[in-house]
Amino acid sequence: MDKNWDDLRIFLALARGGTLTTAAKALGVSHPTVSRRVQVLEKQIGARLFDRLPDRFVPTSAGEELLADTEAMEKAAQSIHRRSAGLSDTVSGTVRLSAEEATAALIARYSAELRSKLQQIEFEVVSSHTLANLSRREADLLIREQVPELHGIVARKLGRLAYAIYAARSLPVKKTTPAALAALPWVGFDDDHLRMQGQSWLLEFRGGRRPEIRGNNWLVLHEAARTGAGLAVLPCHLADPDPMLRRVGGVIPDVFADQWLLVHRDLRALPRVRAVMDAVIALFQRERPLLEGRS
Amino acid sequence: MDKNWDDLRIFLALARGGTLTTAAKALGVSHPTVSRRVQVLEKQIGARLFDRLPDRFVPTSAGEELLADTEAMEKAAQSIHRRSAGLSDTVSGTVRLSAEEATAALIARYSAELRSKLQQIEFEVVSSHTLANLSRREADLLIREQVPELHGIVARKLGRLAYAIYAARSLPVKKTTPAALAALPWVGFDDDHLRMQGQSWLLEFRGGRRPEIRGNNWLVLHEAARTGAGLAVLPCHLADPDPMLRRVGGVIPDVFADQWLLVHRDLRALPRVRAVMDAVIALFQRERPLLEGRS
DNA sequence: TTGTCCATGTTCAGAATTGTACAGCGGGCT
DNA sequence: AGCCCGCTGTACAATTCTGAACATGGACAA
Repeated sequence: MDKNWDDLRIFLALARGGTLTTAAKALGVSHPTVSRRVQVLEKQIGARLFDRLPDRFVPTSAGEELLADTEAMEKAAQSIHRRSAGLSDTVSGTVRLSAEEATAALIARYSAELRSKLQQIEFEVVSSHTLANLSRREADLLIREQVPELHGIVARKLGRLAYAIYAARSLPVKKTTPAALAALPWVGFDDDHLRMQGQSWLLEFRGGRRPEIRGNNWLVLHEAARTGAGLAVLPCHLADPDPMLRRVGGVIPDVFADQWLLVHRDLRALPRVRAVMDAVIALFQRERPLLEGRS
Repeated sequence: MDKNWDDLRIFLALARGGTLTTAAKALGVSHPTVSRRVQVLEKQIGARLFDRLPDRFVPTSAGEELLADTEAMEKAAQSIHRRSAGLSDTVSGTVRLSAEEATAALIARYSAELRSKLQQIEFEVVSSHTLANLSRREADLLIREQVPELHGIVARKLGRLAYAIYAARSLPVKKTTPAALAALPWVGFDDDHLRMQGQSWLLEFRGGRRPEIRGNNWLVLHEAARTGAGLAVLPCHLADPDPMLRRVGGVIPDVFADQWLLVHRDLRALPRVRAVMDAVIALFQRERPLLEGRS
């Protein structure tokens, strides 16, 4: 077959994963892409390769016939991959990832695990709010809440962070009516950071009263909240794993933060940058329940 | 390597062909595409795969290392191709190709050869000037001189036909000055077909005098010219192979006809249509000297 | 029964890729 | 020496592909 070999890679992933979504995750593409690519392949081959059952895709007998050869292609491709690692010294090196503190903390929490996968790659995780360092190559990758309209930047959506109210287990909260909660002491951002998630919500919730303990980053807020200084709106991924905190009520629907992975177009093809991107994307996919407050 | 397998197919073609142009022809893509795809692969792998000598591309030792595995991928892909032929009944069937008479004659001349390559595919070559039959599915493929701006039609340039003055070997042409030639009898299109190639050139060449023998298609003109009825402007691919004709002077620079292969977007993916397209494209590439009057 | 979660299908805007056309260079032939 | 042909590189317009977003449906748990 002298047509596109890459559609066979998609075919194999769907045969193994059984669903468009699972295949898409394994391939690092979107589920509509998997669907379209398989449809194109079926049209080119002139045979249906999958039966669509209610809950999964199953290879037809035609599809089964092609699996062995496609797996042979995969073996050869993997051999090329391993040989490539030996050919190049760009698979090692340093990748700098910049994220806002709470997200940086999340990444840092999994850094040992990421390193076990990324082997020769060292990466630095730094806290930063600005974009300047992507253009000036002070960071290779950024995680941000909006996509800047800058030339040469490409964005990939990682997911959405959820927020909820948390209290220290040591802080007695007898009544959880809004009025009762509003009357308690709170931890929050200072006036220079009112745009941070949950702060405008909190001001409205408390009828305009500012938090009694104020800081300028999530880690400060987290520390204050967990030691009983007051209630706080915190990102779920930060607070739910903390045994000293407990959630008060559910996820706040109006408070969330999208997370976008930003990279300069030219860097994306570098193997070490690509590897870190893939690892970060996989991490956000796997930890999606935690990020969305559903763990 | 879980990246695009298809870049390896391009890599292999260039390793074998040695030039971007040769690889492009083998792959059915353009030479800038081959260049870009190899550059992307080199960037992803992080190693140079080819040395660029003055007259050819030669694999580096890194490139050599990847060749065996890439050939293994190709073997598996070819096995898939063969199995696909067995799976599908759409590789056989009929493909209708419509072209203007002279081009239809060209295709017909090679039809036995084309059939030997296309095996289970039967194709019909019909003479037609119109587009209606592509939209009404009266033809699957068209060869035309312009690309219509119609929804859903995609075009691929086949090449350019050259034209020259021809005389029958039996027709004495003692002097070849423009004046002497203009004074001789000529074969040409009738007044309804003055837009055909070479006709407005001929009118100007003869100071407005119409051809003495007039017809409404190339085959009529060809037949009249070859039997000595008069001089004619004919497409080189039609006249050069005819032993009864000889060229008078060179290719006429101002007289040419681009040939575009037109197909409906949806049909292009069908294996039998794709196969005929590829065969026609290859035919025009191989016969380019004949078409351009350089054989 | 209702709500939540996961999956697929569809649409559209944006990004990526491709082919055409052209320029320039080198080699070979006349 | 000049011309022609083949090749590569580049620019730009057109085409193709992709992902985000949203709607819908089904399954499962409370």
